[in-house]
Amino acid sequence: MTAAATSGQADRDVTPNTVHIRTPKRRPVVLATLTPVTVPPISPTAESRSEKKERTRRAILDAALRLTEDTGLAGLSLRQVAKEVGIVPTAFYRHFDSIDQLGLALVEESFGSLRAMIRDVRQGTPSLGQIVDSSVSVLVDHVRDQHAHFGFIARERSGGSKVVRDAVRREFQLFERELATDLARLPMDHWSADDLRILSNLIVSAMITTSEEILRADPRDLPDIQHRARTQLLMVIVGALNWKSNASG
Amino acid sequence: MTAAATSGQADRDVTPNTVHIRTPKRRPVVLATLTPVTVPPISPTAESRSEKKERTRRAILDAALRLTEDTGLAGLSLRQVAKEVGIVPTAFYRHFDSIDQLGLALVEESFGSLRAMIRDVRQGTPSLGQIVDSSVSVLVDHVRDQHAHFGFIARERSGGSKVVRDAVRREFQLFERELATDLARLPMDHWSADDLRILSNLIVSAMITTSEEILRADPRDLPDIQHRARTQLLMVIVGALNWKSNASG
DNA sequence: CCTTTCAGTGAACGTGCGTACACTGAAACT
DNA sequence: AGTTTCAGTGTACGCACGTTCACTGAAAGG
Repeated sequence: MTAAATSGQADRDVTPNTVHIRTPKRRPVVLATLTPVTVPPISPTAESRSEKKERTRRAILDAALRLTEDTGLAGLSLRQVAKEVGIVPTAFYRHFDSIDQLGLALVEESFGSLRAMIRDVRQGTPSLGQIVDSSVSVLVDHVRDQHAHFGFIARERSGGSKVVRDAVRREFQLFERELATDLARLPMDHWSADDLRILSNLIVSAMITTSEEILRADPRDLPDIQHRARTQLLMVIVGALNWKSNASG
Repeated sequence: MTAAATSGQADRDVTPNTVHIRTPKRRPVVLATLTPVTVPPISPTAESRSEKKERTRRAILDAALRLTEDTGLAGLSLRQVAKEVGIVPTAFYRHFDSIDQLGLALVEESFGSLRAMIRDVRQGTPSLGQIVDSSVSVLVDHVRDQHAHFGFIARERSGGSKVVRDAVRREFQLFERELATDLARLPMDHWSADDLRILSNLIVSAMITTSEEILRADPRDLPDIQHRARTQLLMVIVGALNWKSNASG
């Protein structure tokens, strides 16, 4: 895909062929502003300057997310993004200082998705078996649903830019720590903080690999993957319980 | 038409400043060739044409391995590699059709390192606890030792080029399958092939994450990582044993 | 000895890249 | 109403890239 007919000439960069977000010719219909100043004219049709800027910013983020799917952030160029969004290359700088900064914004956003997933898992935590089941199915659903974000994380985790890579790493460590405190609430008698971290690190590892598999899997293989993830999670938990009681009674 | 030299100097690419591998002025001293033909003149100083080609090939592979450390294969250019090796860009094509082909060669080579590691682990397999200990310490040693290869795998596993990514994936699947047959030899009573695959998949996941951590870790954190890996591996194995006997005794 | 092979050369090409700079025109502010 | 702000424009630059092509000169081989 993404052919876009690169016509020769010189440095043209013409024909955005995607949505142009220039001002619509519609005039803003201000209803009845008794208060004369400082109140932004709220109206259904018009768009304030900052709203429009925000909209362009979003468009850039979305375009980047789409384009990195093929090449990774390393192979993403400012000009590509600009063309996809329908702005001139230099206008990019109105929103981000560099591609790296764009990457950091995407890291933040992507881990937002991940945190939303965790919130779903936390909703009521009955038996241990049910936790495992619901965790895995929530994981599968979210990864499919937010595949752009999860794919981005998977790619940039070991990707080209050091700043972005480090940002992803930091987020995962944070996440691992949160999981450890969650695990502490389960009935595991008197685990040390260290051991909890080790366990949650293992679980996060398995979760990452599972996510990567879900991302590239054919939809009809999903039940298999789900079954596997469920089994693995059980193995780990059961193992943790038994190992602990065996090793240090 | 349209010559239009962009600017004075234009396309220079001069000063390789690294080792030039042009022929040394030394003449090959052929000792006493009674057999007149087809036997390559073996002599300590001279280098046959194919030997020299092989040497350049190696230099290219090494240069690529070094350069991808910063940018990943995606950010690696033919010209960079050529400059690093000390040849002209076009000479690259004498050895590889494209950067992708170079990538595939590196995948093969890197998994060679991994297989060598496995061979080390297999050397005598006493008790289960010892297997875990030696496996982990061998892993840590090999990853530090062959960090270029392991780093390459880690990076390109989710990296830019689809061909390379798929090649890495295939190698890991192969590896996972081998581990499953290895596990079958351990005293785990009557596991199904499916369950063995699930278990080995989990172990490989943990191993990958551990390797990635070793790669970027400060050397003085290695004992911690080793301890963690050891604990995790034990958790998984103990868990697998107990889970199996519990679930489908 | 003469011919063929082929790793490496060197100039040239067209392209896409990041970035600088001066600009425009509508929204926002006073 | 007059001024300032600022998202987006358009041109131009120098640079690195992949790839082409005709070449060179030493090794290989008859």
